[in-house]
Amino acid sequence: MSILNPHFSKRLISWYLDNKRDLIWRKTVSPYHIWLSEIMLQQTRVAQGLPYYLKFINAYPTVQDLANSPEDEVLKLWQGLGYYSRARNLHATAKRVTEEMNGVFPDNYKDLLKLKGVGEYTASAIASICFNEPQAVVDGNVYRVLSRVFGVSTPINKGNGPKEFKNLAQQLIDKEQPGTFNQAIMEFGARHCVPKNPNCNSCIFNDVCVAFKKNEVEGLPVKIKAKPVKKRYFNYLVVLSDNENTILKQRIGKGIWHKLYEFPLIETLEEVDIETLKNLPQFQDFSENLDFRSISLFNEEAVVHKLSHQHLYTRFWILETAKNNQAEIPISEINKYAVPVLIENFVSEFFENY
DNA sequence: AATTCGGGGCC
DNA sequence: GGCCCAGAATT
Repeated sequence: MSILNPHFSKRLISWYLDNKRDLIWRKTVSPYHIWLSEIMLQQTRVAQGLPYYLKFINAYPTVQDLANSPEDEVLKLWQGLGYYSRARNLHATAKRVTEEMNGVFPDNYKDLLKLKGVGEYTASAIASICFNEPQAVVDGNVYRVLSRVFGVSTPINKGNGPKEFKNLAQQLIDKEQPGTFNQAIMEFGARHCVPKNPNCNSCIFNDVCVAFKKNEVEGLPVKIKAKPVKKRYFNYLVVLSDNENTILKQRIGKGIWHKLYEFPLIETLEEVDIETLKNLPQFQDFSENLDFRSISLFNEEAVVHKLSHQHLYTRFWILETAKNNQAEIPISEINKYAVPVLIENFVSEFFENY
């Protein structure tokens, strides 16, 4: 028989109190700060999210400060953290809380769930940590801990899997201290019950862990493999005019990097040489409004920018012109715009000594 | 119910 | 190169 309440919770929280990291958002139960930290940490490691959290609470001490900031500024501060819909939803929710809720966040799971960018996990985290509502969180850590300790081999990303784990977590949660329980199980997964080579010999659950007894720790949790990544071929047109201007365009519509900025882009089905590029209708449309005197390839070897579901084979083409007639911005002001890391890397390399 | 949203760290 | 990360929105 598996370990049951209250033993699971007591052991877990005892471990947590001895081993928890001293994270800055653990010093508050302010819904604004907990909400901000939870959004930032979605699919993001603490080490990666922490500097952004510090930047944001410095720039926006209150939800009103965040709401009153232009969206472009929020995206610029978010630049490099990825999943940019989080930043757009963050800003939209800050405006809604400020303008429609008198600056006060909802104080329960059901109403928190209605906020943009707040799903079951985040609503549970805020409700439990800030308002002591016993709603169990289920994140990547929780899947791993529960699948191993209780020997659950249901795939975590298919069919009934998420609901099954939520139900188990909900049975286990300590209703007297739900926020502490939720943080404890996540911390345990992040620090001890890690994906690769966990130290089961020193584990507080090794006397009851089903996976450990059956030597199945490495195989849990079960996760259905993702589809192979798609390859895409990007050709960026980097315009350099004699008065040191260039062109940036904001990405619109669906797809990656929505509302971020980049150089004019021509996507092709495969890598293209200069003659092929020049003959593309998109290029001819572009050059109709730009009398460039030279074009050269910056990187013969494509930069491969790897995202979760696609690999971007990217080459940068440098176009020199006396004057460009399109919407132009000074090269010195590129860094005011929120750009993808792919663009940021190029800019810092190419313009380093410009 | 499956797919698509980033980027970085680890092995 | 593959996997994972304090998941949510969209299709």
